[in-house]
Amino acid sequence: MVSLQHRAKPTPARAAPKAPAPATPLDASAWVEAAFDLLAEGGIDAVRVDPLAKRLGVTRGSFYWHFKDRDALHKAMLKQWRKAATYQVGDRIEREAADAGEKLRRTLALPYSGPKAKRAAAIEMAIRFWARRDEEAAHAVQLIDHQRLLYYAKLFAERGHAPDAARRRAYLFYAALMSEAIIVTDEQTDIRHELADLVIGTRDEG
Amino acid sequence: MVSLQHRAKPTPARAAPKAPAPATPLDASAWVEAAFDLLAEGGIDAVRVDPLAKRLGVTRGSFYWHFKDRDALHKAMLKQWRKAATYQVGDRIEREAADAGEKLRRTLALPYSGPKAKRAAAIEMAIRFWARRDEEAAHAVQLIDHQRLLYYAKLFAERGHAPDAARRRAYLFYAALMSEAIIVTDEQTDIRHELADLVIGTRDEG
DNA sequence: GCCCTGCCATACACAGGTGTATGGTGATCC
DNA sequence: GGATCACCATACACCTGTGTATGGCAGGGC
Repeated sequence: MVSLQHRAKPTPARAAPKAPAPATPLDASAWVEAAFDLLAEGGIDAVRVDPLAKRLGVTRGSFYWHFKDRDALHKAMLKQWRKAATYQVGDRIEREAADAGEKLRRTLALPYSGPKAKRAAAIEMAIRFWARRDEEAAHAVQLIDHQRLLYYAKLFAERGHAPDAARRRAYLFYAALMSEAIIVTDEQTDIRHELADLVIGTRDEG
Repeated sequence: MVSLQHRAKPTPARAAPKAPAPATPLDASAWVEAAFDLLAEGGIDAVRVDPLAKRLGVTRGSFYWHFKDRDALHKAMLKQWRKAATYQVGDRIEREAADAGEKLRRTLALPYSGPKAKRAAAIEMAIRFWARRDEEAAHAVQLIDHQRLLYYAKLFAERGHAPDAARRRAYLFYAALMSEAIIVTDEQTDIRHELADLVIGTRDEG
């Protein structure tokens, strides 16, 4: 068994992460997806070519085919994140809920549980920490935050708040949403679901 | 000039960071302090012995005198953080403000400006991201959060809120406080100082 | 004046990561 | 059925970091 085949076995080597079975060839988006896993686990500095290649079951040769260098991957990740984050804002919920109050309430109820949400939260944190030293990352974060705050403010405005009050409410709402990725409560001191009324408000006070 | 002195020049090599002139010998706390700088800049993985030594103007030989290994430094950092964070909660403000409302208001007004606050915020974020994969870091964060939430809840209780409502308010207050380290507003869309009334509340709403 | 101890430098072996150069596959087109 | 191309493996030179072993300087006790 000198094993000089093109690759030992076509798929099972890459079956570890979650790739169903895309024949054999990898595209750039597969690298980006795996890169987000590493980002969530160890921050932007953990997004390294070598571990990435090992996780995908290939060698660095593949990476440097799809990307010029590590920085190119980082840029691709930012682009992908902006796209996904933009998409996420009021798309699914926008269809599933009718009035603004319900939309806000369901947005606040979304996260925290499930490994998928934890991954997303970790990515958010990692990118925001990354943004402290990277210009482009900072720019992306700023755009996303602005966009989300605008959207939430719109919802609060629909609920009858004056523009200024709506913007304040939106910020507080966003802060409460984000805090779930940061503040650690001891599991059964779970206040989150009781928080909706306080943040969203049952009556106006703008 | 074969230069076989003990160290080329006693102090100026270490004058870069901010050490005034502590003669020559370094103690463990000096390493920990510098480690927090690296932590704030690049996360826990950036806290490496070599860059740390270079920043302090010494070699790794010094480090391995004061610490067994890298992990020992990490533990020392956690210990120091817990100590400082514990100290910080309602010490300065506890003396400078009289009633609970004023204490909360001044707490919310504290951060964000100044490089010292930015450093502290970065450290908070870095430790919380670190806590996602490190047991001890997670434990430290949990303790600190619990302690802070208790303190804030006490203040809200002093303002006449019922225990449950006080805990909810405390969480929201803490979330608003933390959010300043995460959410990026475009500098002149600064809502923070207008946020106090909304978070702290000018009237009760149980 | 010696010895011991606190503090640090130096050198070494090793691991892991980057980027480049180059070669080797399978599939495809024609 | 030979040429071409997309995709990946392999090998190389280089750099940065870890931990260990050891040596060396300084200063204080005595």
